[in-house]
Amino acid sequence: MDIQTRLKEAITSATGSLFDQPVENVALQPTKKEFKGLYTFVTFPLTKTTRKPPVEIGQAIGNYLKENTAFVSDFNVVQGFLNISIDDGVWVDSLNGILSDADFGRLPAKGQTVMVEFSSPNTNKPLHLGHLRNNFLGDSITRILKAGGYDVVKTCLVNDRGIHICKSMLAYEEFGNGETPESTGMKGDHLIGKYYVWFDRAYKQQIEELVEEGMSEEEAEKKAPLLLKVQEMLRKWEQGDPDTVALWKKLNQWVYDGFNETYHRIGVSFDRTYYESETYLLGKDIIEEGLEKGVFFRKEDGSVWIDLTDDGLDQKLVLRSDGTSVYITQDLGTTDLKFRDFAIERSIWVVGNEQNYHFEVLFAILRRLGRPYAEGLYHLSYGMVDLPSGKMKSREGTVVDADDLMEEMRETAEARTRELGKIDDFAGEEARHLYHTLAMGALKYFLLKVDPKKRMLFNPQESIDFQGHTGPFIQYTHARICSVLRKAEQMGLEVRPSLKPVELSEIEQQIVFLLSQYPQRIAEAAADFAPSYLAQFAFELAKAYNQFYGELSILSESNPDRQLFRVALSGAVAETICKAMELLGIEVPTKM
RNA sequence: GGACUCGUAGCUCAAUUGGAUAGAGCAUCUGACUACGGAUCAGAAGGUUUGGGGUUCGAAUCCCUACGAGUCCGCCA
Repeated sequence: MDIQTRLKEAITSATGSLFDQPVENVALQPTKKEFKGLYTFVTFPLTKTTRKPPVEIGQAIGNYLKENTAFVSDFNVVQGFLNISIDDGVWVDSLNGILSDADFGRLPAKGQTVMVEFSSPNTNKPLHLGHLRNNFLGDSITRILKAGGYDVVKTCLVNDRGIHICKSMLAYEEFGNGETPESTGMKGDHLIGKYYVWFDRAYKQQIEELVEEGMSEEEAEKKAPLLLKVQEMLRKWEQGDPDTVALWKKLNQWVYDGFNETYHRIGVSFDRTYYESETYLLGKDIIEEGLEKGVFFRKEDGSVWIDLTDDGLDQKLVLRSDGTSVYITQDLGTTDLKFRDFAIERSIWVVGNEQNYHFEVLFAILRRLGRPYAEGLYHLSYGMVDLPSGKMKSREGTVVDADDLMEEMRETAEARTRELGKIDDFAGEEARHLYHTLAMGALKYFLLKVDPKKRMLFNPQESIDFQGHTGPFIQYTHARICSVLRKAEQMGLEVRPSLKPVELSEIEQQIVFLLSQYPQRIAEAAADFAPSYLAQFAFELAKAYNQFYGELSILSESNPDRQLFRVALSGAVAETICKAMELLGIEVPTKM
């Protein structure tokens, strides 16, 4: 049993025997730096029931703990705060325990399977910075859930059809001149993105012309020849016209080839990919079901609605008057499909917060339809990524392209590394891999360290910073520890879980304390779907280690037991940094 | 018009979910011994947590209000 649990139980029995009112769910917090101790118990809440002043309660519990347990070495009370110090021997034992558990941090299996849908791109343009936040979050949360004891199914729903896809197709037909990714040397997704932009530009120009001829803007938007053409193309696609379908397949394949390259680069993969072209007709049977159950109602024009005003929402259309489905109809069908395809208990969508309302409605409908899985649905809603210049707008060309950005990061990593000249012995391939590792570490960490729910600012200058609260800082700490461990090995010092009790300095206690918190952090991150907790944890750990490294000698420590402890502590920190960063999808080098 | 989210050091973010004198990084300034990796460390400075009111032992956190920023409310996806 870990220290924290033992301490909580001891406090429960202390309050039980002292005040006859055992506190069941003891809440402990880490002691603030300026006070002595590592765990703090707040006694204010007990003043009412015990009718004693907070300081007296703290003193009483402190004394009880010191006398009745073997692991509380000291305590102090400041106002209503009982600060507890733990015996050094317990910390050494704790480190022994951590070292002997190869799976340290991995929580017991929950026997529950969770599906996570993320990435879900449109096949009409390349990925941008916003997609990267989505992909990194989705990828990281699946890793965290796995570490948290869940089985996970990663899925991606590709938006591969619809009017917006036809826009690039039409532009390609009109202006493409038979270009291909090979003939232009462009990545397929970028090539198609170019045509999407072309369409938009030409369409706007047509509107302008029509307006000049005296048409209202609203009408011009609907009557522009290009729009009529693209609508015609969508009709043909839906009717299965062979030429249209062939063009669609060819262009989409180019995009997929481009996406796969990017996915490979960012280290993201899926267990199952759904294509909207295969799922967009789903959900209509659910409309029938809902009408029969009285959950939906039909209006005079034939359209079908649901009234969600009781849930604080609006009336919502679920089927058009012409009998075709809308976005939410598809999602109803697709959600059913997911639960048919996989034996899952929960399903999570990683989707931006502009769709909060959509998901509220979706979940409310499924609850009313009585779906047994309805309580297990969750929208992992994340905030938008802003630029110093303001919002990213694809229409206005102010988006940051994912591939361009990664290339810049790679160049920065290479330049910085060469400047420092620490890896001159690396072979070409090895060096290239390191640049990639550092670039992705910087980028992923930058996007994951912020609470997913909050909108964030992407400052290009800060993102290529490799110092301070950054991925490369943590990677550096790991590489530095590895260097120490290599030397330790040469000296015949091994990291082994058979450490003898030694007196510890504060920073050493602090580090073991942090390490011992790791499993709990994973549990919290999994519960809140928050990779940022682990990003924060890895940083705290790296920072503490660097402080330790600066204050104390490791290899030149004269006391052999202490020397061995410090080597082992270093080993455990390196291992835990590596694991925590892995949960963010970030690799850590052994040399950099 | 209606619903929701957010506002913390010059900048970017934390704050264990209501706990102590609100913490980190960047930027600025000062310092680090022939020592295990200086992409590091130690220190200084920086705050009326947007303003105002309330709830209580205790509020950045909960409630009300004003101001400011954003998102959604399509027979679009």
